[in-house]
Amino acid sequence: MPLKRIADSTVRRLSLYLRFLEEFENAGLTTVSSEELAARGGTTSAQVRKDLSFFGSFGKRGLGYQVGELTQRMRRILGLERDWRVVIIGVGKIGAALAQYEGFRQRGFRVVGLYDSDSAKIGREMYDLYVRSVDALADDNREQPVDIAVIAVPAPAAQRVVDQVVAAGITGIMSFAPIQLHVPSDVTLNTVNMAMELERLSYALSNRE
Amino acid sequence: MPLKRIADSTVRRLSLYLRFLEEFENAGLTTVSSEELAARGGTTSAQVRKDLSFFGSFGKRGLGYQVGELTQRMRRILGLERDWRVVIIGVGKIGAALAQYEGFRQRGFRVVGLYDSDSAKIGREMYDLYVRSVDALADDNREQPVDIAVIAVPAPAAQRVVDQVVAAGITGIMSFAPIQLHVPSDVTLNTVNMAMELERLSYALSNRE
DNA sequence: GGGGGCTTGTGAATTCGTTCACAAGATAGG
DNA sequence: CCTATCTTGTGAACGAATTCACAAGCCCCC
Repeated sequence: MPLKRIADSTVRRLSLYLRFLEEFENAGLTTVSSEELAARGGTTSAQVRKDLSFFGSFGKRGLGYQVGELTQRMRRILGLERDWRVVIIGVGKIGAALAQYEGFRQRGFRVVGLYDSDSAKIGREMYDLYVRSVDALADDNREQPVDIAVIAVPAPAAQRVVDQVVAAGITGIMSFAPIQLHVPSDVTLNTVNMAMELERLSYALSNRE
Repeated sequence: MPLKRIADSTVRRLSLYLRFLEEFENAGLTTVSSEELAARGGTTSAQVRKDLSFFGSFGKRGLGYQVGELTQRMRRILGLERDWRVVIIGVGKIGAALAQYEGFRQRGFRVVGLYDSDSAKIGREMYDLYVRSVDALADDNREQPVDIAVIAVPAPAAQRVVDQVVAAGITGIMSFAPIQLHVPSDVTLNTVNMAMELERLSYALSNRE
């Protein structure tokens, strides 16, 4: 649908707009203006309109946007109309927290597998799933392909695990390892680097007048 | 130190560079070029040099940078030469995972308090700390000021908790709640929005050819 | 000690993202 | 049906961030 490449910042804002729209929908509102969306998201109405304009024109001049319709459109644009099959690799503290994370399920991210390399954990049942060996990933994926692998292993193991994930044929990766990972260009990688976020905060706190 | 406002993207990269520098240091290397740093970080050498140039000139032409010295400088720039006193608010799954997160301690972020509003949790000992009521925050902060509050409560409670944190006089906030929070301009807020990150991945997966 | 080979630091050029500003379309009311 | 009012959608202007390109400096070796 989008004619040119969409900026990362735009996609992030779309995600915000969607959240607000859902709130508006729950509140029973039927119509919303770019100005109202902007106020909630801490941005400007022009920004909202420009963001939406990359994907089409969804509003009515003089009136605004239909909440229900726009919500639907946002969901489709963000790829949230389908379910995504997710496996979590590394069931330490972060992995365990993610496995139980409600936000996953709510947005259609189905956790269908847990993997670890620690033999003490392999075979154990956690959250209705059996933890399996990372070595089984390729075979498992052949039988029942998964869309996304969540990497929640310690930094030193992360690149190796990612290589296994890629070799298994999984092409979507969400990493929580605090390092820079390298993947082939046909694999989509999104990293949440907590260490980086902490340091960003530390920088900001150190440099305010 | 920095003459003009530094872009967010630059600070993020500095954080990456620091990680590489530490690796190089551990590997016993004494010298590194912008080209080598760039290769690791998936960027360009010009970008590396430009990033560093905002803060001074740390290299030697023809030679590169002294690993030890540059590491030191990066630490100072990012505000990592001191310790930060951190409290975690909300000891559910995410809060608990964070409380044990090694990356915190490693970078000088000392978890000195745990808070929750659930009376079943208040008073319990977790990870060498007693969970306290959020209502005690203001008094506690007066006695022993903290630098950073980590928000790990459910979305509907987050803004209320943030208001309490602000009222208590804490001016650094790291939030993991998947909503847009509003704080006064003298408070520094950094949000890690997992829902947004998931949707970003979902978007990327849906829109590749 | 002079030349060759590297690598930095930085203005200039370019690309990318945001903001401005306004015509176009929609509604409502007289 | 015409006017007043509102809000969208979008080129154009602006500003920010990245990339280019090269002079300046440093080291090594002959």
